[in-house]
Amino acid sequence: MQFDLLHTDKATKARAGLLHTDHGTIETPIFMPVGTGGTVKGVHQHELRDDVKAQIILGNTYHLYMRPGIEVIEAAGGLHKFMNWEKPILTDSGGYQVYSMSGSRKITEEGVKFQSHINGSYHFFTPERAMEIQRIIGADIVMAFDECTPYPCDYEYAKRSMHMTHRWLKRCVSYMENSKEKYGHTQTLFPIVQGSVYKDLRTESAEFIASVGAEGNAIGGLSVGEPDHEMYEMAELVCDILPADKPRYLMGVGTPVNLLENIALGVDMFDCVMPSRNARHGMLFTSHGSINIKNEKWEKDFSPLDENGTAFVDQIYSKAYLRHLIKSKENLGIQIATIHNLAFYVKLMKDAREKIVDGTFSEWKNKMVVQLSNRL
RNA sequence: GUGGUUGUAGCUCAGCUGGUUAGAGCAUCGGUUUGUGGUACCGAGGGUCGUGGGUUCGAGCCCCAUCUUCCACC
Repeated sequence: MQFDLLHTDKATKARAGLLHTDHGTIETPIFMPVGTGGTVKGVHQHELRDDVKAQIILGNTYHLYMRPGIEVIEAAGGLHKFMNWEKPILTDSGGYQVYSMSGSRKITEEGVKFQSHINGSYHFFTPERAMEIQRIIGADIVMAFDECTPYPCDYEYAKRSMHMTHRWLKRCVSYMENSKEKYGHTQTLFPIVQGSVYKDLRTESAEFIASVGAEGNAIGGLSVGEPDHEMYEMAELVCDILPADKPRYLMGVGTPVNLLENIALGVDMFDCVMPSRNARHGMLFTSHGSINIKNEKWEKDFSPLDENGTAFVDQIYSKAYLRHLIKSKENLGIQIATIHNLAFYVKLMKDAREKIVDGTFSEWKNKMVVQLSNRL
């Protein structure tokens, strides 16, 4: 995998680059739609490619391991073939699921014992096991197995957890070095910076991660409930330490405003469930602000979903029609809303990239942040 | 016509032998959602208990009348 850094903004730390993988080249900054269980909920792969214009999507180790089961993915010849997606895939390691489904789990140096959310059965993930599963899934980018600390998190816990994540990283790296790709394409490991919201821990973690010399680096443990200013502070601090010639991936972020602010701090890659999950709940993101399509005010608004939108759904369906579909819990409503939101996020990144390249990112960003914060 | 049955929120219904501000589900209205368990979660508005009398300290509940729903029989 290779990263070409093409432009760095003069007024901010924003960057435009190209990330080359065996399944295609990704233009950064990039937003990666989340497709947890081998599907971006409610959207065809066909629409994902041609309408959303996704260049890379996420899969999830934990969920695919639970369903359909890793032997099915292996028999299918990997996730790309199984779900018929030829572009790049990134898989999260399951570290976040250990955090988000923390009801029943036990974390030790060796790994994590946890209970299935489906049938309660017990399972044990180690860094090695998480890598082995991701080898079988066949993602182009595989994430290190880490512990995502909650917010708030006391200093001592954050420190201990971070050091364990660092030790786990070494085990991930060595497993990857001693195992082969199963399907003939390159799989690149991204390590993850932790350290909660503590500057010294984040600094230590970023320096450690940078020393590993990976082809790309991730920032984890943010967007877990901390105020935006703390997220930005940590992201900036970490970006300044991580190598400039490698892509930086801020995991789990965020709102459209979060994306623009973090791009300005030097982040290149994002993923978030917000556009897809919120679409299912009737919240749409547009260039003029967010709207709750379920609100009564849209009942007889027959204007297009988003007159500035680039997805076909934006022009051919009205707000009133989508409101009707979402309120009626029709599948088509979820499909239309999800395509819209994902296309909006992807387009926002494309616009940001153009502004970075032509040198007008800073002014454009400031204007957009105001617009995007509106509630319509 | 006679006997029985029914009437409580927009809809479908709970309300035990009469006892605080009459509840639920759905619907309506609003909000939340950040490396996706959950088309989910949280909250709000909405009822002169068919109507009119009566008994009682107190009636959605008991009594009378009347209207209404459905059923059976003539």
